[in-house]
Amino acid sequence: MASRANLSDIARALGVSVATVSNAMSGKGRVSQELGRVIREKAKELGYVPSLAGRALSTGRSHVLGLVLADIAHPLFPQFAQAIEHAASEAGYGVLIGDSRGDIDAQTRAINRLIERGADGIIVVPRHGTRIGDIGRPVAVIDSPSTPGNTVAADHWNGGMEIGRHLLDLGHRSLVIIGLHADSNVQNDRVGGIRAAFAGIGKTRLIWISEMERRHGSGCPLGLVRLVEEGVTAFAAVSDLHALRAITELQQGGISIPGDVSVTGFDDLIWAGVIAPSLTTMRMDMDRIAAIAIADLISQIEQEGTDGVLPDPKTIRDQNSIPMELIIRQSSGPMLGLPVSGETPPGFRGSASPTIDQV
Amino acid sequence: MASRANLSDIARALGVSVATVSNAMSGKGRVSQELGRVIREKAKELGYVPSLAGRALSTGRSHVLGLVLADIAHPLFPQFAQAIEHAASEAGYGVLIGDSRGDIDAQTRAINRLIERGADGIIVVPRHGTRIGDIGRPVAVIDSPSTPGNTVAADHWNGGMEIGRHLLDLGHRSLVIIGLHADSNVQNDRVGGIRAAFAGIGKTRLIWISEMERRHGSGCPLGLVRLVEEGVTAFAAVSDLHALRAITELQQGGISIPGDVSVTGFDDLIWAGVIAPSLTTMRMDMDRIAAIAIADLISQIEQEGTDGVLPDPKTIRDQNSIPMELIIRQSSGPMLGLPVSGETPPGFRGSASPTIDQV
DNA sequence: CTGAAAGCGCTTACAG
DNA sequence: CTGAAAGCGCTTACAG
Repeated sequence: MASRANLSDIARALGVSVATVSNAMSGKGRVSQELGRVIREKAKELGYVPSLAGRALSTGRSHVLGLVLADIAHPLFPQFAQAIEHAASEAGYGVLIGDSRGDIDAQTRAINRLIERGADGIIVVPRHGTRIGDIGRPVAVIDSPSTPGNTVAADHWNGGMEIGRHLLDLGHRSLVIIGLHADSNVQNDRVGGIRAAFAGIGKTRLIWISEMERRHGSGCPLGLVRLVEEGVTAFAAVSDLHALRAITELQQGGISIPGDVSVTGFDDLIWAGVIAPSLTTMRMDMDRIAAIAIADLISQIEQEGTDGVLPDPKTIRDQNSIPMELIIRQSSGPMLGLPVSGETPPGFRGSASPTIDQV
Repeated sequence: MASRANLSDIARALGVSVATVSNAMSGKGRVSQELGRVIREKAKELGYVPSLAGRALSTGRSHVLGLVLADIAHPLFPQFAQAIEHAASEAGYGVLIGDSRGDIDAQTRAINRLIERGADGIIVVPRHGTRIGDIGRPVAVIDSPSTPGNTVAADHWNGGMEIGRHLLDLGHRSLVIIGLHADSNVQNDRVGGIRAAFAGIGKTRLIWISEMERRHGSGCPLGLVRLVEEGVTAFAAVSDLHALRAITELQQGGISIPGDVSVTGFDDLIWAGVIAPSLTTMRMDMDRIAAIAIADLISQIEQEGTDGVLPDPKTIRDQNSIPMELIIRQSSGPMLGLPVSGETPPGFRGSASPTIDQV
């Protein structure tokens, strides 16, 4: 087995034609059961691994998909990449990554580079405030159900609704919503859902972090302690990252969570279960989203050049709003007014205190 | 421009041979300056994009590299992926991702899948406690300089040394080091460096989180408040993730940072600059590490099958221990004993308190 | 059911 | 300096 065996090696070893071997391996052309078996056996014996390059050249399909996130450094990227890689791999596709380092028009360049590399289609998680135009190739967009041209996404609006209801159920009536970018579809949907839940029942205020930071510098305090003094009892952030920022700012200000106030996030990022108190959050069903995105993309790829009509986009979209899951952890608890700081409210669902032997 | 132009289209349009066009485009064969110019111009005019599949088939090189992290969900993955993608892309290579969802022997399977997909070489960031055997293809391993077979890595030991010195300079003499896995080369190097700094000057204790969690359940408290009561004034975690866990646990216990104790991390993960207090940490020079890993990999790929001798591995290794950078933020401050909780120590380098108009 | 042949787009010795 | 030809490994009508 000096160098890799190819179809000809198998054909020669068996005295048949490469066409027959090819048919036997692909299961396409009609080959007798018996011969098929013999061929596949020989292939295994020779350690045959098909050459993707050869196949790509003759079929015009690379069986590679491109994954583009405007900013690969986003903390959600690992979840996306893992789910997409898994779904693609199941379908026999590889995943090429593209990055634009957060630069807006580099997003388009990243997509083009992937296409030049031969990607059969592209999965895009677009940067907030951008839209993907026609790129001359199949695309699947994962953004928000409210985004025009969106292929599949979590139902961010209902996710917001659920987290809002959760806080209402705990008795909260004065809420501050924390977002980052006012031009993000995803964030606006989440905010919209939360507000809809509170409508007519409780009061909400909205903070956009990017606007505060534009005025006061990156990493500036959000002034949350002051808000608590004014009567706010809960904070709902549209991302665990901002929830974390809120929690630490409040804790540093001597406010107890969830004793004094509740804090919730979104996305179940890596630290949500690890911090103290652990973070109540909403999780996307990444595997399902990825599976649908990949399936959609592959069906586009396979219908390409065919006169077959694509399924009605609207139909797809309607069934492609994927429910989110509420994960209740310690950071949200029943509203108790403002107990003496440090006191643990009766409803507190924390773990037991550490004992010395744990250290 | 119905379908993409290829070499023959250019050749036909100009009445020359495809061989000449190929040579002109690659700059390899000697083609007259003038003809070269004309050909390249025509190529541009026709919107020629070379077919990677065709090239791959004839050269046997895909110009694609595989990137394997045992667990793609690791919070460092974005940094790695971004740096590797950038360096590879500069060198004309694409990056295919492989994942093993944290499963140990799936790591090998992920590597093999990438190779079957035609990757010319693989970059591996191995799971703690694993080693990469011969995979019959060029590999670059990014782990730790102390790992046998390591290609390039941050100088984790010196990074530990620096963070240790930083804490010593602040006056700390009683330190707890927080690690996750006792079988991780990276973590052991970091721990070793910190201990070396404290040797003969201060006292250190070591906690491995994975062992505590095995006994007390995932997400269990680390008992840090108790340690502070016993006189510990600083905590050095080998990852920002554990530093975050420590900070929130301490804050929840009413301990002020950096008023009462200092906390430091490693890796400058996404939240390090965002939490309150922001986190002092050590950052790897990912771009440099990625550039070296890619360069090493490509030189292996190009020398493959040549009688050319590879550079002495030891030589490579010696120059491939990349310094880390200390990033001092608010979570570490001068040792002041145990001031009244909530009091801000004089040396505190925090931002101003928020004013109401920030909200 | 099986095979001979052409072709996918490129590169690379080898002639001229 | 330029071109004709073979070949990389596969697939796909088309004959037989």
